[in-house]
Amino acid sequence: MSPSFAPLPASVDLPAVEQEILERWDKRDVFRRSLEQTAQGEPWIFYEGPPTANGTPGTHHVEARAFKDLFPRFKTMRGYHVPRRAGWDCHGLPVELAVEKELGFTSKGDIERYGIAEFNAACRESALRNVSAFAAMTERMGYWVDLDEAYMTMAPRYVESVWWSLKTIFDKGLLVEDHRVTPYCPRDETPLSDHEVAQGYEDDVDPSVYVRFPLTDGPWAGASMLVWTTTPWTLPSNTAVAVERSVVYVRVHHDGEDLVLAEDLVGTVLGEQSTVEARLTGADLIGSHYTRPFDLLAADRFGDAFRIVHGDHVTTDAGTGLVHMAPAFGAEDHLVAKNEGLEMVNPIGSNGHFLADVPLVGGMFFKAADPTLIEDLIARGVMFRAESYEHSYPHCWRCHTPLIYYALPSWFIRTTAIREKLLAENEGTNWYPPHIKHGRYGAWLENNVDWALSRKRYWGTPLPIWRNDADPSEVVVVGSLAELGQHAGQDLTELDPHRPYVDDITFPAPSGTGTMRRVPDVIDVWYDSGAMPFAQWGAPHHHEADFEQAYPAQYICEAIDQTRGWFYSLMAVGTLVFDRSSYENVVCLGLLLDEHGRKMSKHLGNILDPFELFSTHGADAVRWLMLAQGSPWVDRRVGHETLREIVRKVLLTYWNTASFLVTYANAAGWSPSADAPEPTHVMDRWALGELQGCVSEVTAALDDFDSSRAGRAIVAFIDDLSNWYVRRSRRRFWDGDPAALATLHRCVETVSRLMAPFTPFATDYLWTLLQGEGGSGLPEGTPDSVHLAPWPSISDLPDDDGGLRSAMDLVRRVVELGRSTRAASGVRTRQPLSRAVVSAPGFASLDAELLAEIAEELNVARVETAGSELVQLDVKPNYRALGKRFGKQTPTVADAVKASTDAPVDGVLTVTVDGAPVELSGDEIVISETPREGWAVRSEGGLSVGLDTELTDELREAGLLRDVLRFVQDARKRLGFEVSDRIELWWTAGRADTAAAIRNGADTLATECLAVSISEGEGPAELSAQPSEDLGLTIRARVA
RNA sequence: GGGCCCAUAGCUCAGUUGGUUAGAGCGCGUCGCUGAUAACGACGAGGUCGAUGGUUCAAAUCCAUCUGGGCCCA
Repeated sequence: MSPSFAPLPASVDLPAVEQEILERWDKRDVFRRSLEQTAQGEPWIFYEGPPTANGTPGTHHVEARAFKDLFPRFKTMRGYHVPRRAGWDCHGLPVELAVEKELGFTSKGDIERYGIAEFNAACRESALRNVSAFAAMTERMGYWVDLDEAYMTMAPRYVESVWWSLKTIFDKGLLVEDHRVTPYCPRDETPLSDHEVAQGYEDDVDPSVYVRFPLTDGPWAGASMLVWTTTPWTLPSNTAVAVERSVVYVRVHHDGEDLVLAEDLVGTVLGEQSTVEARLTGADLIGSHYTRPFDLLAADRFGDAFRIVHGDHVTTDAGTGLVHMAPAFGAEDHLVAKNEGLEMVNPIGSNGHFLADVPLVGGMFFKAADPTLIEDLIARGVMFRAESYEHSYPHCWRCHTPLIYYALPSWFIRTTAIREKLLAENEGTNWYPPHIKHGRYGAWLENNVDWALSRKRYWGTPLPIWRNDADPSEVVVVGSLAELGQHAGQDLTELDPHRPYVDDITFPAPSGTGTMRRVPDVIDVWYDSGAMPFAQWGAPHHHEADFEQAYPAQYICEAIDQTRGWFYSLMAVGTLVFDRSSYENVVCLGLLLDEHGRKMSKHLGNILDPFELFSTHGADAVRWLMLAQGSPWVDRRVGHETLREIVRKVLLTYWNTASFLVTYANAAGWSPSADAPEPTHVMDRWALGELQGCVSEVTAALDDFDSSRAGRAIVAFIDDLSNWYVRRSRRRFWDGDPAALATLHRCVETVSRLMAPFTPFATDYLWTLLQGEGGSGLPEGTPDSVHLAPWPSISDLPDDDGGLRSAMDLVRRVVELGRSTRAASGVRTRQPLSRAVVSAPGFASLDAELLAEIAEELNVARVETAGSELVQLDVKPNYRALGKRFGKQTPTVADAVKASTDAPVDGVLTVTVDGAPVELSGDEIVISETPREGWAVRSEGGLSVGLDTELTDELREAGLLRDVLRFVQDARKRLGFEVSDRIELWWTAGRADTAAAIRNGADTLATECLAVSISEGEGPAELSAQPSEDLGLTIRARVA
């Protein structure tokens, strides 16, 4: 008969096991079957946020992917249907830049010369190349997601869906053309994305100037506003001065002139010696006119300008509270200008130089004009003060040229029009951690600005807008290639909807005159990913029903840097197109740091290669770190040391417990059966109670998306199981006790299912092995993978055995204290003692079985309740209870309790407080014991354990026998015997007491070390002699 | 400059609604235990719970300010 279980050595190569499991999943098609099996289940929809395929995967990608895998696996085991489709973000500047680097390009000119078709082909190739690296990482880490049907944002169907959605938005009147102030590199002549700007800040020394703006009318005509700016080059474009309505402004007399500025800033700007002559609020000043600092540009270009307006962005944190406005060069200025109907006057060309016809600074690079302008202001007496200061200013991250904020025509989605709707959708969204909802994300939504969609680039979804070259106001937005074909009068359904091919499609204007040509922009790559709920299906042109069924998602998960990225674009696109957000629950992860707490970056060279981590420690260990180590919401450190600890502490403890079970189950010929008897042994009942607690804790935690709480519960259980249940139950396993084997089997089997979503490899290996795979075989109807098994349910387990878990806690605390007592008394545990006495609340109610556990663990013959010979009663105050009753008097009462020398009578203690007797009872006092002298006693937290350390001859001999036994067991191990081998044993002893102990305890010795014979004498000479100097003993042994 | 988050032992992290001796693991030292374990147990060294102020009978916990770190944004 084959053993029930395949052999399971304690030592294991986890990465090798993972390879085996990967092959098995592939061969058995487990992922697909897990979806089929749940096909009738309630859908639980997950959306994969597409990683940008612009480089090789890093360890931080493993983090998000571990979470993307965990909850779908969990929900699948609970019977939900969780379709999972991979996706790849293929477009965008990151891809373009990677290709430019490969090709050695430095500017858009290089690309145009190379050819857009060729360049985009290279981008496509680059994206595909990196996709395969991501796919390999995805598979290796055990992230189950359908890679074969992955959506790609560059696929024609995907692009067509995006077009359709943009047309929908256009039809709602929310897609409009406008000017936008963007960060712009004047050397490369391109606008930059926010992401690029963020990595290009450099420290600069810039001017800091206070300029007089004399008021010509209004309440304070004649006085000069003090206006502060750090960009003198924008002063020729000055259009207005912004104030904040509610801020108090003052007119002060200073050095013979009248100046105007915010009251809060008088001290900072002018010092103490100035007299305030009048006060007004910003609202009173709005509408006043002033003389502008330069008239290098014709005044009529500005229209109704040079007046005071309101600006939300004005603060009194810095400057003067009077803000110079140059709408062509500042996003906020631009916004205010739009509301105020101010013109945008821009004297700077696209190359960053002042236009040649501008007096004084014509032809100068914008920043280089600062000194000239400052000099002129000083010469004309307009300058109040000129200083310089150091601050960080954005530079082009490629050529280090200072950026200019520059207004360019661009297409916008008017998200501000649906701001309230977005806020409402956010209210209905569950964020993990919750603070993101109204913090980082919500606060940002509140300040939503229109979505600048255009990119003056090449590799992206082309903006599907065709415009009449004869009449720019006539535009057609196209929702599909078929639609475009209809306009153009040809079949374009097979056209590649990318540049330059779509650029070539023109058609006569519907109005009759002119030709419709595509607006050359491509769109922001974030829009692509935000459109994935429908675009992954090609909906509505294809799979409309599939899309409907899978919208919105119940679950998405990314790292926190996606707050304004995908989390926003997904919610915004959904709300724009379908009037509702695309997701209900969103898990937002912290970032990964290296072992020293620094952010991982290629620049620092502290990137960890995920494949290397997988082959060194195993994907299970890396996943466990991501999912359960520390708080996923908070930044965390990743390093080899942590991973080694996880392997040892979590995975190997789990593995070895299973290995132990298999060893003894096979030795006993035991196999699991459905009709196992009800557990009766106290250890079994306890273990199953703990298991039940673990199942309910892990389930609740995962329902709440709290993987680390679930992980802690699992680790605690595994530790209890291995280091208490197994440790205390070893003898029953040696004896092949079916109840113990059944209990342990159940615990390991169940915890395997709980862990399966975390560590899918080791759990699958062990779970199927414990079902009989490789041994007696899987029973009919048993899934051939843990991932096809149902989630454990509490109702499958026996009821928590009333109070047993807390009773066992007490037992373990008593044992702990007993060991401590042993250590303090210097009597080692192997030496049996006659009795231990215990004093502890609740100890009296422990039943005999539990007392036996204590006795055995402490190696004493009896455990007794301590009387007054061991301890004296002590009364301590319980502050929590006293505080409720006595409030401010609490310390006084507490002192009275501590000072009390009386013992409580029937649990009631009477103390005198302020001359009056006060009765304390119940939980107001804590009765504890302190040990008396003369015993080996230790006390802690109200518990005391004492040991009777008197040694009789009998006890001494028993101790000696244990030493002999220990020595024989050691020898068995040295000689390489199997744990179940029966042996023949010969011995000679030079010490009389050792000899006596062996002679008197031969039966015990034989049973304990599985000896079929114990003979006094040298034994066969060919066997190696095993001597012990301490015991004066030499033995020989062989397998019987 | 703004918003948000974080700060507990050398390291990684727990710490429920505020309750008086702040815990665990790793690492280190000593001792012990071992018939699964790369284990396990006891003891020890190691903490002004980032700082200051406040609320309270009572603060690691609540509030304010500050410092340091991080992310996002200007």
